[in-house]
Amino acid sequence: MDGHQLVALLRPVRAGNAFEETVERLLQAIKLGVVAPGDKLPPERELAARLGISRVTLREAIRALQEAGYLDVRRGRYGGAFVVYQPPRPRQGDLRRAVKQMGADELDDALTFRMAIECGAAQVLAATELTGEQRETLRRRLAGVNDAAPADYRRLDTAFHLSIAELTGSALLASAAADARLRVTDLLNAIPVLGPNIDHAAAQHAAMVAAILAGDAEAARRAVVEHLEGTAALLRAFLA
Amino acid sequence: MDGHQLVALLRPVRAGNAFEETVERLLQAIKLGVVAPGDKLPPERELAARLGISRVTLREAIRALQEAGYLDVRRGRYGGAFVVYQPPRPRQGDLRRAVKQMGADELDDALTFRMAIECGAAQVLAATELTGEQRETLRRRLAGVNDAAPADYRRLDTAFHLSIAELTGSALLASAAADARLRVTDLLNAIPVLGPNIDHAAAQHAAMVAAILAGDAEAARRAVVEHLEGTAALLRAFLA
DNA sequence: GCGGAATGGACTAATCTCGAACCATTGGGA
DNA sequence: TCCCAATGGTTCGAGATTAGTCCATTCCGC
Repeated sequence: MDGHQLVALLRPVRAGNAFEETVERLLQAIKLGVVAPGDKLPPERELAARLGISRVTLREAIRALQEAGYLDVRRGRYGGAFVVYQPPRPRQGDLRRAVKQMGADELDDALTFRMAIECGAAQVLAATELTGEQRETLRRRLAGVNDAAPADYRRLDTAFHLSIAELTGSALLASAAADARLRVTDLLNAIPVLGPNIDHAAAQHAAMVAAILAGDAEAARRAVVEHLEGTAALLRAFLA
Repeated sequence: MDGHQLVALLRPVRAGNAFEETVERLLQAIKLGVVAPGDKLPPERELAARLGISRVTLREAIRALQEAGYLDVRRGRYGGAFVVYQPPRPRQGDLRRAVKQMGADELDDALTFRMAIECGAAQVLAATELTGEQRETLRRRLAGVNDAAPADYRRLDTAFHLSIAELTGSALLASAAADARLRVTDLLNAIPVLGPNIDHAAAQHAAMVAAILAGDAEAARRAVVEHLEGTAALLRAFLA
């Protein structure tokens, strides 16, 4: 086997120290809207256990996010770490800046990864016998995006996309999809949420759901490709 | 967003301690054949840097693998940690044992994940304009599996599959593909390498390559599904 | 009001992990 | 033959991380 494949396996065992990784993870949960503004994170003890780190380290991370203005921590019963961050409405130039900061290689990597994961997930789901409940969840998530207020749009769009991977029942796939999404969150958050774009997206989302519910993997692939290509082209255009 | 999606994001920040994770990673590289028997690992200093851990921790992991009989460590110039492990020829009952040890849920998760990743990668690659060199690499890897001696079969099969993800140019995707593969390595290694199976696999591999080179994403998907479904069905049958 | 439960806050001792420096062995080339 | 470069082997002090324990605050229900 050639040397290149070493790169994929002998990559870093850990991305940084536990504190930094934890801050990053929590920030992702907040920016992705997995914990919406007003919600609170799970209790420290539970969260530390879930993240596999000590409470001390978790608290350091929470404090950093509190000082950065993402969280409001309250003591006592019914206390907790409440999300106070609202994604700012993107301003002119934000997107160009975000894309340039990321760099062409990293952007390509992220977009390719996302395309592969979402195509794969949609097809696997299309090829699965879905229960009534699963169909219902998918339809509900689709309706959620369509009914979203502008401020909630990205959050519900994320929820819709992640649901597809989640519904396959594979935790690994759900994880990978979340990973793929968060690598482009900052970019997506910098794209203004405009009427025509939303209408396009809504039609494409509907096509994805229809293909999945119909069990048509090929149609699912085409719908995902069309949906993601639009965004990808938009982002790549800012590299120039 | 519902509570389920928290699971994907608030998963453990680190899988265990650095030592354990490192042992695991090296063992994967060995079992996957990314470093073939007789090869040596990169020098400790370089390897530690690549894995993002200290040399001390790396050496502990190497010593553990040496004591377990996977590595032979030699000092001096042209020394290094040489792989001495040869995957044992599977015996009757190994497969059933391996499948049972894994458990149904984990097996499903791994197989679903693998299906999604490999489908996605093959399709993305099919949709890409390939350079002559890339085409050549793909053909060479295919030939590699077909010409493999039985003892080398799994290693070259792995190399072929990983190449597809690697050729997309996305490090994230290559990583995910390696991850998907290693979650089923132990199982694949327990399947006897028999003539008829190899012939089937060879035809399916050829179909995958043909579809990718032809730029036909739909055909690529079908070829991958057919190839992976066979193995998946075989493995699931042992759950009973 | 009071007590208790659920939460965040703080401290400590033990352990893990790191970076850096230095030692030991080997083999090729001057 | 001797030196040097490339490798593994060893040690140490500093800092990160952990598990465990106990304290402080808040608010619901009695």
